Amino acid sequence: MEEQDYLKTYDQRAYATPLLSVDSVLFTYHEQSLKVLLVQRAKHPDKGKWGLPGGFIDMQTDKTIEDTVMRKLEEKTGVIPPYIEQLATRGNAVRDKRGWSVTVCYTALIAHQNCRVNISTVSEVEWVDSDRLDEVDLAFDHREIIHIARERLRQKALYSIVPAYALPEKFTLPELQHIHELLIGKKLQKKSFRRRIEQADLLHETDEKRALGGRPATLYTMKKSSGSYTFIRNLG
Amino acid sequence: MEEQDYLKTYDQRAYATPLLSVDSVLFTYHEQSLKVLLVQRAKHPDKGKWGLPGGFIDMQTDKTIEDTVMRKLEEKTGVIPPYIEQLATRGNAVRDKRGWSVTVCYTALIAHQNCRVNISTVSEVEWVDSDRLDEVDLAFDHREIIHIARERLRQKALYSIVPAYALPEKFTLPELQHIHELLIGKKLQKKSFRRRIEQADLLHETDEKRALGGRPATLYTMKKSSGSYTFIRNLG
DNA sequence: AAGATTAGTGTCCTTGTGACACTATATTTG
DNA sequence: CAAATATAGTGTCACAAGGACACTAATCTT
Repeated sequence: MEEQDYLKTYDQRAYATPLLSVDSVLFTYHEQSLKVLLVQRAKHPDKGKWGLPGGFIDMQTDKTIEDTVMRKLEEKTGVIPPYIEQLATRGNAVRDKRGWSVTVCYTALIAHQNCRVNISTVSEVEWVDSDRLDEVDLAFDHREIIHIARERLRQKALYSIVPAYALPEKFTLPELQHIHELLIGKKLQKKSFRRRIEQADLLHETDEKRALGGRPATLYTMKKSSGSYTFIRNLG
Repeated sequence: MEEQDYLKTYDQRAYATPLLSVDSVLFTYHEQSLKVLLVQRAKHPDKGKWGLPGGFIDMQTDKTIEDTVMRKLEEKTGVIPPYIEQLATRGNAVRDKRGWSVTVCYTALIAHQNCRVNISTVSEVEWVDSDRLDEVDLAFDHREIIHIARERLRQKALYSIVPAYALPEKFTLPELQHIHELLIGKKLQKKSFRRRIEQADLLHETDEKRALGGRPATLYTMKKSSGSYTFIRNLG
């Protein structure tokens, strides 16, 4: 059993391997604006600066990279976001003071109300308005990562309804249109937007309506099977 | 200097980290079909099976992950492909017998004539027809990775001219249309295809023509700045 | 009750693109 | 050498997607 012998004597440490972590850019929609979840770093390097929720793979408990991502996000928000998608992997010799490091980055979306961040008195986790990231001292290359995530989400807003995962289970079309407008960076035509949504046939119209000083808007929910974890499982 | 102390005493080995490698799905167009570069594995695990060109990061010589990708591809083909793009990162506890492993995957395109694979007598590197991969014994999860790469390239064929990087510097529109048809899996309307190309304004018409038993086709080249390494640098 | 405010629709017009017949320029063949 | 064949490339119609924008609808405010 040549192979068996090989497995026995193999020493993983023989290969010098870069530090490997995961990071998530978790977006939500709250108070008319797009927000990103940031965590104040408790340890070196970049202690005190703000960074993305993430961490190292625990090879004992995690069976896939996505397990790590979900575990880390649950630690910060109390729940596993309904939308998680791999964004990109960045790695080089200089992004971390400690030397060569690699991070596998994810984009995630969640309804603001579903997070425990509000309730928790933990001051080291905070939703930051995505237009005010300039004012925040960010660790490592996290500013770039957030920028790439936002750009990718902008593309999604053009031809999908993925941004709906940043809204509560029931939401109105004007709400959905607004988050799309925030992402794309310009006003959209009501009629065109609604035509697209209708054609996609991914939303389910409920009987309920919600009013805010005018004609009440119909509430919609996402139809089942229109996404969530299917994609992430494919990449596991 | 608290931080300095920290850096001094820091031991990277304190974090148990998965085995980390890169893999590339290198496509080309040759003899009317789409081909993928495969390498016969000389070592365990999966010795003797065919796999994607790739390997481990050399933290001494490589400054970014893309350095590793380019180095590994150059070892096999003699040149650095003109198109390289990050595809996805896969990692879990079971894809490699040795235990937890992570691979950062790339899609690359190159003109067949520009490779040294033909000339070299090295039998362990081979272009395999992408429709005949079923007949090949592939290592690890490389069959899945190739499938994901092909699917991504299919998407690109719908709205870009990225597949042109699998052709020689000068190529004809019927050639480009054919590789798009291979990728998409169905015949395209000549007129529609040419309209799209013209509107994109990414090709430069040369004076030369090439005939193969009918009216000669005009040769085109890609306009500068229409891609190549810009993207990969962004992700470095 | 009238105006303001927000939600949603009707309709025209432009643009992108599939379908397909047409023209153009080469090679092959009788 | 002329006609047939093969490949490249264009003209044009029809239909579908989407922008613009004025309209109707249903609530709240004063």
